[in-house]
Amino acid sequence: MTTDNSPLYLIDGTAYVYRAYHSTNLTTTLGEPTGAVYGVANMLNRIMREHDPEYLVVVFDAKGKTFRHDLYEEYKANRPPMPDDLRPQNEQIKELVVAMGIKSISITGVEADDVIGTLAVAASNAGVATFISSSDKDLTQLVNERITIIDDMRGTEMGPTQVKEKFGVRPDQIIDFLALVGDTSDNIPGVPLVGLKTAAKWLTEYDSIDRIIEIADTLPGKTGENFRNAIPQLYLARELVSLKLDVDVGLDLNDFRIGLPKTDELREIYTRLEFNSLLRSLDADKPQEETPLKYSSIMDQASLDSLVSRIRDCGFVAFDTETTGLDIRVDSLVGISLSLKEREAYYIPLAHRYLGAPQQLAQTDVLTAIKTIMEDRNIAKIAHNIKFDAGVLSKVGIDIAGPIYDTMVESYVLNSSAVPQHSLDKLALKYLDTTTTKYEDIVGKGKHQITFDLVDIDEATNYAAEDADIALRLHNTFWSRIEPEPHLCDVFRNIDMPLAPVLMRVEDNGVRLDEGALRAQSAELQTRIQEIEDEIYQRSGCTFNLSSPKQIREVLFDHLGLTASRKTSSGQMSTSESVLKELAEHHEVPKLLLEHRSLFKLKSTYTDKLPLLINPKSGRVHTSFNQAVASTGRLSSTDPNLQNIPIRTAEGKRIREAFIADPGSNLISIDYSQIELRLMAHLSRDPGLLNAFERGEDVHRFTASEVFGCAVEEVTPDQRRHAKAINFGLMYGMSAYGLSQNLQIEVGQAQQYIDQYFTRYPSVSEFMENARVQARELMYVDTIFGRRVYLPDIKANHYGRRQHSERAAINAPLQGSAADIMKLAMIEVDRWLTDSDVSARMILQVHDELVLEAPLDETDTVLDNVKAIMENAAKLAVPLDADAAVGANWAEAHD
DNA sequence: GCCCACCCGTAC
DNA sequence: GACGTACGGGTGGGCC
Repeated sequence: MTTDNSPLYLIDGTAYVYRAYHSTNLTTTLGEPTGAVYGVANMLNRIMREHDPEYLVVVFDAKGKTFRHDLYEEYKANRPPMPDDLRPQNEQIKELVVAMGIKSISITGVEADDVIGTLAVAASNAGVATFISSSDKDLTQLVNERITIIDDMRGTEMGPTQVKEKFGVRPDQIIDFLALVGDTSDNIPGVPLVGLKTAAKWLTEYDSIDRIIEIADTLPGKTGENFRNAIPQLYLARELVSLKLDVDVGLDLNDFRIGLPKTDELREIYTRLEFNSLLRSLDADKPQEETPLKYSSIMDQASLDSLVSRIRDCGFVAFDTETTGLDIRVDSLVGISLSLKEREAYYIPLAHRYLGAPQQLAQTDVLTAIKTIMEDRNIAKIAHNIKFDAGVLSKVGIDIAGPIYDTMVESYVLNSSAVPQHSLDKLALKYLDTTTTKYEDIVGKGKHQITFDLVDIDEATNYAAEDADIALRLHNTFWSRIEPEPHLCDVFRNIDMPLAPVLMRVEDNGVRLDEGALRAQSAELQTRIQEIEDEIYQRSGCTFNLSSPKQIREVLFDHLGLTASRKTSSGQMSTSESVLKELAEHHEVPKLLLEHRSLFKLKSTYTDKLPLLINPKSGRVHTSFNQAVASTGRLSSTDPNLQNIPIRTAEGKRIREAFIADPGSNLISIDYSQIELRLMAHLSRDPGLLNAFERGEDVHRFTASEVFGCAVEEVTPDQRRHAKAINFGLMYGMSAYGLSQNLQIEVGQAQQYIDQYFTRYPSVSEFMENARVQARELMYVDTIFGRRVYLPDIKANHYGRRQHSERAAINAPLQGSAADIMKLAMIEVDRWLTDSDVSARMILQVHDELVLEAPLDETDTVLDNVKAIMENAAKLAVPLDADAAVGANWAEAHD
């Protein structure tokens, strides 16, 4: 049959697909499921690699019923339908197989197994060795000297001997064996109480079902009785498990000769599905023809001048700065790298000062040249995390002008929920398939770490030039994806990119701290913490580490015999605040622990820590706002995080008192009132909610009157508190259980609240459902300005992950739109501060609050203007309202 | 000594 | 499992 003696490989395609689907959970950046395709690609590659077959065919099940359904109505009746995230992958798998040069077949009315059986027997009869790749035990009935079943994932092979070993029967007995045992997955009943063991025993003894039937009356016990009763069905079962070996395939075995892979098509598929590793292996097969990298250092004036003029002609430049460290206020500039063509970049060393370092260009000459480039409005600037580089340059008197493109921000706008991070290294790997040199590889780490000015210039050149080159290549990739999407383009151009220089200035302004007050508070806290600690030891009769949940567990639950009401996610007894609060009613120790916890937290996180972060030069604290972390579009703040400074407790407020204005200045705090609830009114257009805001009502009070059915004036404080919890909870997608926990009420009661709420605000309910539906349809939700938040888990099989995504689908448009509005306001405030004559400065952003520092005589005008800018930052279906307060410190400026 | 998961608590 | 988005301190275990 075949023209040579090469074996034939038969692949159970449907089994491959399901196996791949269940073992590989993968999606594209845009959230399309691709795990099954990826898995099948790998499985096929593996078989090609390990067996190098000449003849191979992939057999898929065809759609619709088979002859077995006609024989037996219940056949496979309990099979679940194909999962939703698998269905769209089938076409891609077919496409993939074709591109790999592999023949595939599927024939209606029979199963893949029947086709495989027919082909295997035909080949075997023609003397061709056949290997079947499948884990379906039905196929073992085909095994003979020339037909072997292989399981590539497990690396096992099954010939007649292995079948006998595994099942205890010969391959030709497998049909009877399966009929006796039955098959739950195919819904074939078998003989009750007869399993693998009994079936094998009987068949060994009597050889076949026919023989067993002859001696059926002598079979002892319950199994014997069951067998006698099952005899009528056994004929059917045998028919169902028997493979049909005369399927009309209509193809010669020669048709299964593997063709050459169609690399262009494969490349297109792998690119589209983002199979980077497969793309790489595709390229590895062929010698690379990429242009070599051209990285060089600029050591003389002529080269510098020529580079500058080339950049000017070009109209854009990608650049990166190298410094002695990450703190722009402390560390200094060491060198600058520039690129204007992919794979070509230059490094200008400025301050490498190791022993034997070559003569470098004079700093002033370099900076003068760089300044003409950077301050040229006609030259676009591309950099990764440009906020940092612009900050570094501003310290040496260079103020970047002209269009800016930050590859970190581009990546974030394209997909804010990108799984790893938006670091240059990660992005280079993900989008360019390039492994970059790590900073650590150059400067070392730990105590062996050196600063960049001590790095050899040649080494520094390779590293720094690469960063500029990668930034340029990433920008080209990203921009081609952003530009065609008008909304993403808007978000980038109007919100996120113009915000970067604003944040740079806010960070640079910093905030003044009353160091003495913080140190004094630390000391007071220490005294009280010590007292509590002693008392806890005394009352519990032992000493232990109060910061260790593990040891607290031992003391409370083992030693003192208390019981926790909740467990942590890993199954441990929880010692969380809510648990301790319950226990505090029965015992002093948990009560003391609560106080200890809160004071210890304040001290370790804030009063001890903040003074250490005061910059000696400015005497102020300069946080770092990260623009590419929060998936919703919010900013985050680190080193220190100034977005979680305490405010709720009295002791916490004291910390805010240490955030002070310069003498002769005020702090002005302006915050949006209920911005997320207003956005919920806007997005849902719910008449009740719109009405509440239009009338300027206290929205929680208003909700309480609706939910509890009383007049607005009659709402009790408790009712208002409950309504507030409902309002907030709903925006987070909270369940009745969550609300009941929060308010310490029965779940039924909480459910009633929620039901009543949705009766009063039906459009809110619709808004939430719409968010879930959109997420499922598009894999993302968006903000009022079109910022996208992808939710790759929205169709996950894992219940918890899916639920989490559904809650995020509700919350992200609210939180994200609020973030957009605040960002627009900040850009506008920054513009006003620059354009007007005031010397006031923006110093903090805490999601819905802006803090400014203004000379006393500017206070009123700054307050009025900033408030107006914030309230007009967006036009919604309800008014935006901002509250303002003024004081010498942040606590005062907050009521 | 470094790194990381876990637990917990602070903010909006 | 149960409320969305963050950051970070402390513990404790693994690894070098």
